[in-house]
Amino acid sequence: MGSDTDDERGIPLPGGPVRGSTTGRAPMAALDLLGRRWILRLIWELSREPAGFRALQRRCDDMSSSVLNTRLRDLVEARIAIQDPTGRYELTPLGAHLVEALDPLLAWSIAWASELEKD
Amino acid sequence: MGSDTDDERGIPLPGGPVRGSTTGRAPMAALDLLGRRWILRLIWELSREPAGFRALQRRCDDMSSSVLNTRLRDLVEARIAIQDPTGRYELTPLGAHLVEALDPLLAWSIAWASELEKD
DNA sequence: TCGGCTGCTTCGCTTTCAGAAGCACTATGC
DNA sequence: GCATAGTGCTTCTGAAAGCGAAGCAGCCGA
Repeated sequence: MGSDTDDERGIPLPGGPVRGSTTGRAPMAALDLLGRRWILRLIWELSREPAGFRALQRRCDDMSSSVLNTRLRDLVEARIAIQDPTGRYELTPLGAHLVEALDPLLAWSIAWASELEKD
Repeated sequence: MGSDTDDERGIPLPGGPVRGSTTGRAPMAALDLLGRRWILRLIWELSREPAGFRALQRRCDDMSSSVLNTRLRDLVEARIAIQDPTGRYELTPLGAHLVEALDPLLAWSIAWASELEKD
């Protein structure tokens, strides 16, 4: 998957600068990370309210616990989420920033839905 | 893939139970669609320049042709992309709108990359 | 006619996901 | 004490998704 000479199958860090600066590479890495199953949904749910493992699983349509576990590791490794002392997961400032960047996308989805319903 | 009817196994259309409240379901459907592998990357590449099947495959890190095929069907079914008479794929106005909504996300990725490089 | 391009499909193999079950721990009630 | 129920998280096996080499038919310039 993507470019990884990193340790063990972690997040797609923008490693080797290709074709200039990180400006070209970072979007690829972000698109790869955010394209993983449940990741966007998970971020969205965390932005609505921090939650623990099982509560989060319930809110995500009862997604698989094994995948939830790896996705939470992904988010923590990517510094988008973090665990507070009680074990609850919440967004970092970086994660909150991402959610703001995600807002236009969710706004678009409304227009998209009404466009598709024209049949 | 049986592309006979709408939501057999195709796009996560917000064909919800309640017609009026697409406001809640649309983001979920969008997050599901956009969370599929290569979809975000594919949209991004198409926004940079329309392309045919093989050119698109090359630009997407030589992704699998079988997956490319199904993803292109997804995009066309979701009215995000369309094929011109010569066979090249390009974004619809709806797709172009999506790319605009994607812009803050790509901007965020730059900040994300520099944050991760602080190690 | 000949390559070399194109869009696209098929088919085995590998990776990822799904979902039930279970483990260790903690807080509560009896 | 002991059970019960909640938590975070792991482990397992079968199913689904992805991968990628190969191949097919059509087009186009040489």
